[in-house]
Amino acid sequence: MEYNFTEIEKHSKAYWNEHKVYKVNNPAEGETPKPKYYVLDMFPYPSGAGLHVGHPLGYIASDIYARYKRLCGYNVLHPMGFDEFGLPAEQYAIETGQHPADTTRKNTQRYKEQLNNIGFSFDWDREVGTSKPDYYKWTQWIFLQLFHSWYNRTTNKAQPIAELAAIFEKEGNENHPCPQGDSTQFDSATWNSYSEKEKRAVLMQYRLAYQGYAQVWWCEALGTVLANDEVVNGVSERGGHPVERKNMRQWFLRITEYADRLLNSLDTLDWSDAMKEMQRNWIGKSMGAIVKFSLPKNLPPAPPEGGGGDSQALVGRGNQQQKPGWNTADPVLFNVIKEHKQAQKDNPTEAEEILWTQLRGDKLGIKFRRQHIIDRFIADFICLPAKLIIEVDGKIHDQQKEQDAERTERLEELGFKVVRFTNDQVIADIDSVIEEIKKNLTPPSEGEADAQSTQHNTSPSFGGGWGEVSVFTTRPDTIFGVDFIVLAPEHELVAQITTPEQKEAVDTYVQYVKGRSERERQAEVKSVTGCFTGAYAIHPLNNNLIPIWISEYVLAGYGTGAIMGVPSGDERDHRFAKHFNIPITNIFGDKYTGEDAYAEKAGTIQNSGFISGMSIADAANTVIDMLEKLEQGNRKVNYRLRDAGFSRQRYWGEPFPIVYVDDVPYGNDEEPVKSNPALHKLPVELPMVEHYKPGPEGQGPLANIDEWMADNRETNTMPGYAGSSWYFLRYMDPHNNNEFAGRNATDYWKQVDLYVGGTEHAVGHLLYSRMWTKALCDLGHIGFDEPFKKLLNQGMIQGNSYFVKTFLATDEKGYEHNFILSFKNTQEYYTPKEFEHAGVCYFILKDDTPKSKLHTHRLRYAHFFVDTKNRLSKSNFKKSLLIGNGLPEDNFDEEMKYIIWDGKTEEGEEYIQCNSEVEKMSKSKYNVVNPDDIVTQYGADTFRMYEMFLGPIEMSKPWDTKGIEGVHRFLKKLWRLYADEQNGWIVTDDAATDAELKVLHKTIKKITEDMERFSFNTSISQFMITVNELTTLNCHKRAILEPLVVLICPFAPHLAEELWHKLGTKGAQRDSVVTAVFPQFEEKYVTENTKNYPIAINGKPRVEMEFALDAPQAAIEAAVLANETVQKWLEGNAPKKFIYVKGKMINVVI
RNA sequence: GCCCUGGUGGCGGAAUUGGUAGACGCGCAGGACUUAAAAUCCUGUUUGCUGUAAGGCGAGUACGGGUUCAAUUCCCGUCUGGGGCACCA
Repeated sequence: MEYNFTEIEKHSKAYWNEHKVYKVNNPAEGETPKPKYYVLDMFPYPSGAGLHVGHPLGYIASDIYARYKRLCGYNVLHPMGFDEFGLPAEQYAIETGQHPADTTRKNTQRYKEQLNNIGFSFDWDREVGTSKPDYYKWTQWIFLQLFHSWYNRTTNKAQPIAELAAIFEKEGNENHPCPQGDSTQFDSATWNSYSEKEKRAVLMQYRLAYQGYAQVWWCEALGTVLANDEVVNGVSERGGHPVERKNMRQWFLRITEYADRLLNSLDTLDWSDAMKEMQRNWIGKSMGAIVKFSLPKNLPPAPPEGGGGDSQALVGRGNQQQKPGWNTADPVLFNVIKEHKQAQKDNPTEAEEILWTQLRGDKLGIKFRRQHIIDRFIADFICLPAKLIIEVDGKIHDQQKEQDAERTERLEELGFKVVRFTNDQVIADIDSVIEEIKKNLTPPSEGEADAQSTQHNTSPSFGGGWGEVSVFTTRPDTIFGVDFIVLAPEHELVAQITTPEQKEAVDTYVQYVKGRSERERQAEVKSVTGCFTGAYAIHPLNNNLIPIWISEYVLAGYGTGAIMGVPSGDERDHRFAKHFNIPITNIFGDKYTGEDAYAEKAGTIQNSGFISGMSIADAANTVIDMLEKLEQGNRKVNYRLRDAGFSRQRYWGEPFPIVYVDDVPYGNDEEPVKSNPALHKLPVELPMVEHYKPGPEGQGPLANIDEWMADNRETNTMPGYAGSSWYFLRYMDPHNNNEFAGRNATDYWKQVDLYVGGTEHAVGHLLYSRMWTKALCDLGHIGFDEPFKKLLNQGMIQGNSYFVKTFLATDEKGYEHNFILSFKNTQEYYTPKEFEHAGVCYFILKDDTPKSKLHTHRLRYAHFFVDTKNRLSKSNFKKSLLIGNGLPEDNFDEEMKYIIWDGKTEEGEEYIQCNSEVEKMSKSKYNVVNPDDIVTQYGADTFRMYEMFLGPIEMSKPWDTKGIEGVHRFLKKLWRLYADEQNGWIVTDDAATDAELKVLHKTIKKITEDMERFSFNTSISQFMITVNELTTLNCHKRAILEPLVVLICPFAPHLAEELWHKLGTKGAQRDSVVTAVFPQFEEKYVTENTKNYPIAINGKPRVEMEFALDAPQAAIEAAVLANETVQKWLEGNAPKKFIYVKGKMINVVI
């Protein structure tokens, strides 16, 4: 009776199926629930290529753990399903005309078969498939919940949008500014005056799933929009096609509102640091400040030719020299006045307060400031863009009419219009005062946001409007080191501020940037380009003139699309200043050498007005406080994270449950759509289409369906990550027709306790799932807000790719043949020696053969074996060598080149030398190892154990079929403890000896510990040791071997099941080993009372001595020192020190 | 460039809290059984020197320093593989 794995695995699988041993039940009502454990794998996308040996690595690990937890008494949920929507199936459909649903069904079927071969404990009754209508019905439903919600920053959670509308009715949006930029403000009266369409346009800017116009990655070749993480190095991740920016109306998820929560709750998760760090980087929180630089209405005269080169006179630092007549404040008096100014601002009169409430926050559609210094005066209120000053005079001004007149005159000289009101006027009749002010305002510039526009925040929102430029900085402490301002070339201010003299140069530069593909821009990241606009801005703290440049190194999409250039403190700015000869202000004293920027955040700030001498942290805070007082800036947190694009112009995805009425999108569960039963229904089923080509104007294929268009349905579909963002919830209650998952089920199973998958989803799937979970939690649909408690990342199993070199040559008859190059020793090239028509043996090159004629061919892994020296030899390689020729995958078999090698080479040489490389397994590299083949040859148990034995689960490692023999031998050896060829079943009921029990319990201890830290490779080592020891002890006792079956069951379930039943008492049926109880470790079997101590001299082990563990140290010391070897080393001297670590070792220092 | 991870025999890897470095397996070499092969079993296998041998002495966990009775493990510096991000202000 030898180990016949084929039969055994057939039996065990049949038993599992028949008895449905992997069925998992939710607790019934009234039942006291068992403790639960949820083990989940990242479900696969069923591609046409099938599974290779790399895929199951994580599944095996999770299966082992799931089985272990079950043996420990948990109710374990361990489901599997398929992520079925996605681009590859659609691409395949376009190429072959087959419906994606058909190919998906076929692929899924094949995946299931392959998975079942390996013997996983999945409960297939809970299988989900994201493309099944009864699944995506709930994907659509969740989308609607997001669509009907907004993020309340006060309560810090998602709430129904209806609640927001109610708030607007009462108080406008003062307390809930628009998350897409703070430009739009309205009060309740204004809100109530809006039409339905206008209201919905405003609400759209708050929804968690919203529509906006945005620059998105458009891939012409694929005819679709791609997500940020689907674009790699400027080309599409799949196919490597070029991509470009395009403005389209798109759906988005407002994941940015969750940025802080996504960041903070990372701390509560048991994920690897690398994984958390990736998410942190992706969210990219940076704390800093917005700084506003005013733009003077009357621009200073353009400096002479040479751009900023001559700007030194204007921006000279030390003496603060300035040209008269344009600035808002007298530089000499500034510091004196500003104290008064602040005092006045802090203590406004009643009238000032009243007026300010009417002017603040762009209420008149244009920005006003109060207590702003102009020349040597403090204007009560000022609108810089309109050059309008409003003065509110108290009684006191009656006595100083003269001064007032002089003041007015001076201000008018500077180009301001001055309007005066008395306190009484303002208090008595504010409305007419406002009317009067309005009359005096020159019309504001265009570019003001209006309520209709749905500006998405990936396009730059340049706060503050006209009259100033806002920059974001994380280093407000360096503000006195600002030597220039740089705008992104796409910045909307560029056109307005560019001087006539610079217009041509700027236009040329902007065109140049536009014409550069993303790829080019990334390729030469370090090159410095840019152009001076001719314009200057006013430094908010010292009123210096700062030249404004544009450059592509400033990104439109981040911050405000503008930066303050501090060359002494930032490398990029330094490069820029050097390149364009912009004078550099040193604010770091000796730390800045002039050679490189001093970018470290240590030391004190120098040469910086009132913050000189402060530490960087203090300076930053002081500057921000000052800017806030002056209303020239504010503290600001910025995130790199952008809202997630949620539209795809594709067919094979979830249709949106959205219908347009008068071009306004409505959820199909709200009026006026709801009343139409045909449109109201969920799911919105994916209709059949005639072809999968994009619709008109870049729309999805759904736009080609007349009926679909007639119903005014949304033509986009959802992206691949929609279905995978919540599938872990559906497993909990997969057949629920009334809810995505019942609250009973989600309250019981809660979070996934262990999630196993690759690192490639670090910022995509894992981030979106977290957001969906948080949103569903906020809205009260589930009771937890993080989906995956512990994350285990399995490494990749790589393939060995082998190459041979061939040479295409023509024979005497004019036929072309591929010749294999034969290398003897090193790469010597010879002339052809032998030739055979059918293909060839080998071909040896002359020295002068052009290298371009050499071809490198990948060898098809499955068809040969090489030895350790990468030699393909005659004995392990029969007749034909199949060589892939870099042909497209699907044509591979037809056009494959056969090269026949008969083993004849130069004298004595019996092999072909191959080159090899370790790389990712993929069909196109011909290095794929199919698990089915391994299972056929060695059995699933061997396969499972070998994958685990390769090394730590999270490490990547190359597949090496040779090593599998060792694990297979081990299982055979294990089997021989139970049965052998001569005697058949040999298990006895004899009592176990102490030595045998010790082996068992040592094993239990080790396996339990290893299991808890997912160290499966060392578990298997332990099993090998155990079996070796039991073999040596000639142990065939049930008392030892039965617990051993349970121990190894998670790893080798087929074998364990078979042995378990054979061990059962004759005739009596017993339950599956899957439901057995994990053996308990008992200390008493392994306790030793002596220890064989290594005795080290000066740390070097020299000899071993055995002592009782409870022996007193003095006795041990005496015995050790008396030892012959120790005596020899002591050379008669007394030891300096004697170190005794109980149970560990002894060290004698001499 | 920044962040995260690694670097141990011919190979995959082990050493869990600072305590006998190289467990376990592969490969390789030699041997047993066999007409032969497969299968199975046994022995050896980090390295240098030394010894007939048992053994002895030394070096050694990428490299150079340090802390310690004791370092693969902790600290500092350098080199290097892998992964992620990348003009993010």
